[in-house]
Amino acid sequence: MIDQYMLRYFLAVAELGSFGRAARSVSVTQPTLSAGIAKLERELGARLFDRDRQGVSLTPAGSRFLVRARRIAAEYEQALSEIQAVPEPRLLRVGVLGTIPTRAVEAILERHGASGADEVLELLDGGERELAERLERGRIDVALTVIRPHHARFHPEVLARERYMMVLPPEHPLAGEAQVPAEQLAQDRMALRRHCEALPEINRFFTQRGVRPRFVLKTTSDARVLAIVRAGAGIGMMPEGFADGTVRFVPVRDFELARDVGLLFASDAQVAVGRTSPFIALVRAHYRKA
Amino acid sequence: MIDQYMLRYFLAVAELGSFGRAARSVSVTQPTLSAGIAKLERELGARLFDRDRQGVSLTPAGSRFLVRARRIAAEYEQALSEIQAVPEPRLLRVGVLGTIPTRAVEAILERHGASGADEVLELLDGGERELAERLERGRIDVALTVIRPHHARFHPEVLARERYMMVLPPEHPLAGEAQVPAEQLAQDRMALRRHCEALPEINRFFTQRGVRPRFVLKTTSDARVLAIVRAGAGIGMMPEGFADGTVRFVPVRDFELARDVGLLFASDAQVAVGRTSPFIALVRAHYRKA
DNA sequence: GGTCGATCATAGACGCTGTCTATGGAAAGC
DNA sequence: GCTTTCCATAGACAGCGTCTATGATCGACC
Repeated sequence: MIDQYMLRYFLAVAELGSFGRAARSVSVTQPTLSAGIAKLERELGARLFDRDRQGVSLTPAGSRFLVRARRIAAEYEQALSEIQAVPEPRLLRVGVLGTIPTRAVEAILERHGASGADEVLELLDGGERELAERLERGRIDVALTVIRPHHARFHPEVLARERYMMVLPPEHPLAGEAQVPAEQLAQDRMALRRHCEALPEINRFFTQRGVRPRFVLKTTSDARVLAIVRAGAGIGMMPEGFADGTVRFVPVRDFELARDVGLLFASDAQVAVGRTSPFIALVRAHYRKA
Repeated sequence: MIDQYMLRYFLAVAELGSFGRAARSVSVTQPTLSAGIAKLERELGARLFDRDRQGVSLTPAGSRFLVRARRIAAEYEQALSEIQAVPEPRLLRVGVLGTIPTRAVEAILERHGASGADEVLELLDGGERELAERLERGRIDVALTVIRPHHARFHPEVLARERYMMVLPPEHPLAGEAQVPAEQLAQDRMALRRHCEALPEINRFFTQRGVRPRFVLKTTSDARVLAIVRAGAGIGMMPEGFADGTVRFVPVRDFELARDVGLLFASDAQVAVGRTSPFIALVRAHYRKA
């Protein structure tokens, strides 16, 4: 069985001349890609690449196979675009992760309305698992959410990497720092976002450093967290995407956790739709700017 | 992701006009095939078949896709045959299941030698698991063994279905019957093949009928079982492939257990080799005759 | 010449998904 | 009616593609 993923890996390596770079370009780890190429070579019964230092190069057999592989990939593309010749009435069902800043969604929707596109939207809020399930069942066409490794089947498109940062009121003594050590936050009281996907890791990080902050609020409302911080009643921990100028976002030293925000598509067909949808274009534009 | 298996299912349904028949032709169950087509239709965002009574038929979108699907399948074929243009020195490493009758292997090897083919063979005996593992690692090219559902990845090719039958000496009172009920064998003494892959099921069958035969021999040698039977010292239970004219093979009533004997290939490449190898041609011929 | 960095291969664990068996529902035939 | 013949659905299992962690090998650089 020569599965599609092997062709993808092969084309990437042939183009980039390196297993590592190819792995990054197809969003898998290097061992995964090595295994994929190894399996392809076993299936074909021929070595496709010469592994030298300073880059891998195609063997003669590899060159011949490259021609075929390109053609197969092209046929897949054509089959897809051909069958979606009639794009149907433009209804796009969009799942939006609850922890995507409301402000961002609002701004995109506003522009979408102003653009006068005849695209009808159905928006649906939900958690990570809920959105994945609805994508799976074809109940939504696309989701704006956090991208995880096991989302590979949904044709993930990462739009932005958002670090988790400390949220401080502008008048906080550390608000001007480039970064703050966890220990200096022991006195502050925290607004705790109970719905945060990174909550367990954040807790672990602080307890490992012996810091056990008191909380002033437990909530599932991001707006309320920002309100508390603005009022100077506490501090918070949020993805930088929530930055809005009224509060200060400061990285915590040695805390590298981030989330990848992006699009997931229900199917190949929806990926194709995504290339023409005005709404999705606006989503991309929003994150390119930010 | 439009994986290869979906294309295989689609082409089968398009050709045969029925999910059930298509499922049989690609060796999966009907629900599996239904799920595959459903997924393909989701991925493409279009219905490919109209499900009516008296047969399914292609939708317009399905017809268009059929053209592409055929082309992709053809490209796969060409890529494979092209890369194996140079077949290398003809060394074929063959794994043979221990419970394949020695007589059969012997006959095939004899004919192979007589044919004067310049194909060098390496034979290796082993159990089911051992052979599968060696195929997996590419240590053997092909295996003649029992085919199981989970061997799908080895491109299985079933050559014969062998029922398990009672082996009786020609002078046994039941040797002439078309079939014998288990209960009438309670008095006989059995030669028990300890290496038999079906031993647990055979035991279960007899004990469920309250028959608990005494054994006269426990062995891992099929030749010795046949010797015991020939000598009239006991009876045995073996796949019908062992029939050789010196003993009688009689089906046991209500005992339907059978094994599928056939070929497994290490990879796509070896399937291609299998199309030209004289040895494999002889194996196929042997089972077609029998 | 050791140490570091870069690159591809290997080992073990995890979890998605394609497969199975068992069952449901709906149309056609007797 | 009852049976037969389709395809669809539900739940369970297991294979394999993926990950992290580690090893092996070579070149570069004081």
